[in-house]
Amino acid sequence: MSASTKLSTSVKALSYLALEPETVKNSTEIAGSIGVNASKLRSLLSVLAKQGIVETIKGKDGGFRLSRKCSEIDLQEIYCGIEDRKAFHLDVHSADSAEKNEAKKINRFFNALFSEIQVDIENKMKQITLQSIIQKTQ
Amino acid sequence: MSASTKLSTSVKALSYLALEPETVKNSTEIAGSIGVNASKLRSLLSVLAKQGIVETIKGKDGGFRLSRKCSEIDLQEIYCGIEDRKAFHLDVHSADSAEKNEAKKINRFFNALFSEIQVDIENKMKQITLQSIIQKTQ
DNA sequence: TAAATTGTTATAGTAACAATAACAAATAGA
DNA sequence: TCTATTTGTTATTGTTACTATAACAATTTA
Repeated sequence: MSASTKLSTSVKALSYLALEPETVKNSTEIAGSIGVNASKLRSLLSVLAKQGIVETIKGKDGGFRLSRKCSEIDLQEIYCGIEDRKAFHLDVHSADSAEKNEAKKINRFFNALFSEIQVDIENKMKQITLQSIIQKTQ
Repeated sequence: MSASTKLSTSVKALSYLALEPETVKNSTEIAGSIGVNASKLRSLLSVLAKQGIVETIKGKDGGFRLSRKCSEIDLQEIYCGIEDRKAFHLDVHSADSAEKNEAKKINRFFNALFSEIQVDIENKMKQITLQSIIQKTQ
């Protein structure tokens, strides 16, 4: 699952939970409502649980629910939780010891540039709350 | 080869050509100097040739050379040439007709957001010339 | 104790990627 | 004209990554 698909799937799941914030929904129901595999969705939601975005209830009648108001959940923390790699993959040619010094400097240049882009993207995502997405898409 | 690796490899090759802008260098020499496969490099440079960034000379004593001054070559055109996909892959969950209307709206939201990010990235790259990279890394 | 649910691992099939080789087309120069 | 060389593109082969799902231990409620 690509970074962007994970992100949109997560937002769909969280939006579904936001419909009835008090009610616990299990992975089968949520997955059915957004058309993804329940097992895959559980692994996404388990990460969001560690981030403190959703609450997990195990066992009979268990499931998930939002642990915060949707105005207090932003895209950046969702994105950073579910995606270990960064948006703009920083895999410039690996620091091959045979590489010339100038090539290494170019690698460093791109690592710095990509980090800068990454920060820009995360700042942009930080401005976007789950609530604002729901308002725009309801 | 990932987008970012293609980009840094291209810049390394162009920087190498910029050392002696008048001299034609063949793919074996360029590839050797930056530690990549000559065949792979040729396919990168052939795209840059179509973009009008390098000039190609086929046959005996052929090779490549810059077709413009390095102050007139920017990262955005290199990036857009070599990479058909965009930096922030826009593969939100494919428009499954079974998807609920709300899910589709969320897909549209993310497509718009990712396009916006893409424009930001390209604007940033447009500011960066090959010359400025060479100055910083020499 | 039984039923249900998460969280994680395993599995198997498919697709993508990497690195290289191969070769037709083109060209320069003898 | 012939030969050597070089690009541009396709093919190949092995490997890695991904996808979608199943399975099941651990946990929890009643």
